[in-house]
Amino acid sequence: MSTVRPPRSHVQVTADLVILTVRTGELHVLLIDRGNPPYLGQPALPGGFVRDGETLDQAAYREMAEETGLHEGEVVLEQLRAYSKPDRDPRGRVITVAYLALSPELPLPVAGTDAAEARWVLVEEALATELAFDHNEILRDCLEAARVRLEHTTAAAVFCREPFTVADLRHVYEAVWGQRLDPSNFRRKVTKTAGFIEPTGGRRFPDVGRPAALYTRGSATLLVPPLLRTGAEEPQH
Amino acid sequence: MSTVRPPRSHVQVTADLVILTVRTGELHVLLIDRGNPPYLGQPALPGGFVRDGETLDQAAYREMAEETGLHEGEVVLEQLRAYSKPDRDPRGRVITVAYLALSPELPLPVAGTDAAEARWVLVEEALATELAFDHNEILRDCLEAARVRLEHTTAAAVFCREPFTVADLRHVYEAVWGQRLDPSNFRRKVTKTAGFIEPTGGRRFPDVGRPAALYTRGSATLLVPPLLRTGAEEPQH
DNA sequence: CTCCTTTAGGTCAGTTCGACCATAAATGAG
DNA sequence: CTCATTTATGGTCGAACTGACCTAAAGGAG
Repeated sequence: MSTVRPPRSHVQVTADLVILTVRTGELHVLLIDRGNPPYLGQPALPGGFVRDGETLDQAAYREMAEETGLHEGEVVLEQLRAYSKPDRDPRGRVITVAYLALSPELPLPVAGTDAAEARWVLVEEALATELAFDHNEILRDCLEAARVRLEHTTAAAVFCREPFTVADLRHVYEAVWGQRLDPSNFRRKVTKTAGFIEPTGGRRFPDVGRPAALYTRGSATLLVPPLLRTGAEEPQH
Repeated sequence: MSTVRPPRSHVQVTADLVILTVRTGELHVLLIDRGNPPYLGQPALPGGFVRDGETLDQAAYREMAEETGLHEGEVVLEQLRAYSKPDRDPRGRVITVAYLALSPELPLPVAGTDAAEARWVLVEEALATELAFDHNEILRDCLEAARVRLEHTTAAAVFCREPFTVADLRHVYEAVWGQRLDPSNFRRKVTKTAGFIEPTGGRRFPDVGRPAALYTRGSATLLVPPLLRTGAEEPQH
């Protein structure tokens, strides 16, 4: 009865970036203020359109460099999933692929071409803000993915600028999970997991308290058995 | 200074399906023989183009119904990741999103519109075959994802038609992981994990050996602590 | 020197797991 | 009927890991 329409639909594809870091013990995400319509001036995740001849990974790294001044090698991006609701972008049919990055505390990013400004925002605050497109949903999903990643991999160490102390590493877990961890049990876990952290022999002398031994990231990437959140301890208010 | 070319590139997006099942104790994947160029007649994963107004999930379920006769509700599809190499499809710029499904042994799928034939193929055999596009890579990734899923979720139970025995469930793990498991320890794990399997009270009388109690799937979806592959035991040759 | 803070390390009970053994419940052969 | 075979079910034992908790070490401030 009806004419058979070509089933193919031309869409545009973007890569959006969720770049997380820990600053002053709290989890931050890198946001930009949109420099173009739609959502002009509204906060959003950095990202942009995939170009011809580019893979999604390449597009993600290019956008990261353009909009934040961070380069491949400084930060590792990992693909998470695609978001495809037909009306998620008022410009038309745009499917986005979200990328997650865990980054050490880096120099403040610089404003780029597509972005009026890039800045670190408290994750808690970003989630309470109305972000452009479906970026609130993307941020929520990436945050949960990051929490799971910390359970099963040694990824938390990339949040730390080397050399770091066991307490530095613990603060990362506490910031991402939003809960306090027992310092003693945490130490036992990370020091007895082969390849998680390697001692440098040096020490750091804080303003107060006993000096702490310094470590660098080890070669291990998987954490078996995992380091699980128990939900037992409450976040410090 | 220079004209700013629109950085946007129009691409086509497909959803490709990796539908796994266990038949006669061995892991199979659903393949089609391509009914259209390119790769005409060559085996491939089922899948197709996303249409206007459709999410990726909707496209995946629609393609599954069209090409295999399996419907939403019978099988649960889950998005895995996107594949975006610029030259992965000779027709032009096509990005695909892979979907993974674990299915109980279902009636042989019927031939559909886009596919000359859909059939179950041994995973081992499929991986040794040259599949269309980058489907070998997609299948490998999905297979590893399925193995991880069995470790951390109760997903293995959806491979079993209800009611099933503990041995049925164990055979699923053995097929997907390619290794033998200790029947006694496996039973202890699955029966003591609340909500994994629920006894029906019935029993199944095999040709030989003691009858086995029958179970249905429980309500739990996560497996904590996980059921880990140890790599200890070899697959039966 | 004494207090305070933070790191470092130890104890102890409870849980889980792998390896292994023992028993139960069915069938079929002699 | 008896026994061997097969598979299901259940128990034991020690190793490993964890959470809760405790103690000591190493620095600075007063």
